[in-house]
Amino acid sequence: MSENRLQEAISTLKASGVRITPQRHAVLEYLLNSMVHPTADDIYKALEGKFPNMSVATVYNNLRVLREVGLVRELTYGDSSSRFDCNTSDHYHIICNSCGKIVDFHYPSLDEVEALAEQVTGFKVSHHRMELYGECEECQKEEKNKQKSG
Amino acid sequence: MSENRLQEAISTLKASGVRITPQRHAVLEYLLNSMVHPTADDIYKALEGKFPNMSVATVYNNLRVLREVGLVRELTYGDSSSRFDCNTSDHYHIICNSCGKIVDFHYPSLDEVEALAEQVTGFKVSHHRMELYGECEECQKEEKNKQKSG
DNA sequence: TAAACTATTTATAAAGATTATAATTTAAGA
DNA sequence: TCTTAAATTATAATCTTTATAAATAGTTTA
Repeated sequence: MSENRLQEAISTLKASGVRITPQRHAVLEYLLNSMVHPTADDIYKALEGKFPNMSVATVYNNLRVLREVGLVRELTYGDSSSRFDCNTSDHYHIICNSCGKIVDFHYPSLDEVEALAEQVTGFKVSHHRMELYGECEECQKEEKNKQKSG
Repeated sequence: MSENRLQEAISTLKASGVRITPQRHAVLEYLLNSMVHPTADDIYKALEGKFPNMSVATVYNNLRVLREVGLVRELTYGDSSSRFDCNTSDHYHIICNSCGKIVDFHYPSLDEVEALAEQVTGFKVSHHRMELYGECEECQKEEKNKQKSG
């Protein structure tokens, strides 16, 4: 089925000088055939039949490698702490890639996106969430100063 | 300054039958005066001067109570695992509130939102991320079946 | 094909965020 | 003031992810 994508992915890995181990091959193949955006633990459990001695660390290592090569995207939910916000009105957040600062940002509600999503996916949408990422003014200034002095 | 908001919030708590303890009062006050969307640990550290014996659990308990009453929103980043996705093209995700299933969803890039955000906040935006939440078709059906049989 | 080099895997422990438990304390109404 | 249920504290446990060091195994080169 996705044999082509698998071969392409392996070529990409080889071109990046990444070794093709059986475990790595299996993680990649599993991800390519999966439609459900599995967690690291999902993958670990799915492969433990074939690789009874495989360590969780191996799954994480391979996911990191695949991400670095650009073959896999990570949807982070578990890499930092929850944030708490007293502003309970609808708004979005813009987050600085450098210093982590979170700033509120208002924009008219994207009802249109919700409506289209309902049509396409059959979901009954309750709400949505959006975060913008970038570099805040302060960090931009610091960046410029570094370039000057450096 | 935000003395009014504090009094309002306390009224809301009392109306919900929630006790006003010194620790709870402090957490609430800190959140109302904070503009940076603090983590639970931020709050814990900020209050340990005033309450040297306070437990982290107290902070978490109070944040949960404040959330349940609707005074606080939680931006979850740390409540579940990362998800991994082989589809590295731009797309959004729609997530089922009941079963947790994640489905890809395509929509024209929201360049307009990014442009406005740059103007308003001064950030240099690199990318954005959006998730829609709702109930998938399967879970909607199950819900209907329950209502019939129940 | 064998040897060598180094990336990868494994096993284990550690870190960090959050929740659970049980005993003690305390807010708020009678 | 007394009472009672709720809240707090201290502690341990859970869960995800990362770090470390020793063992293993891909890949290149002779």
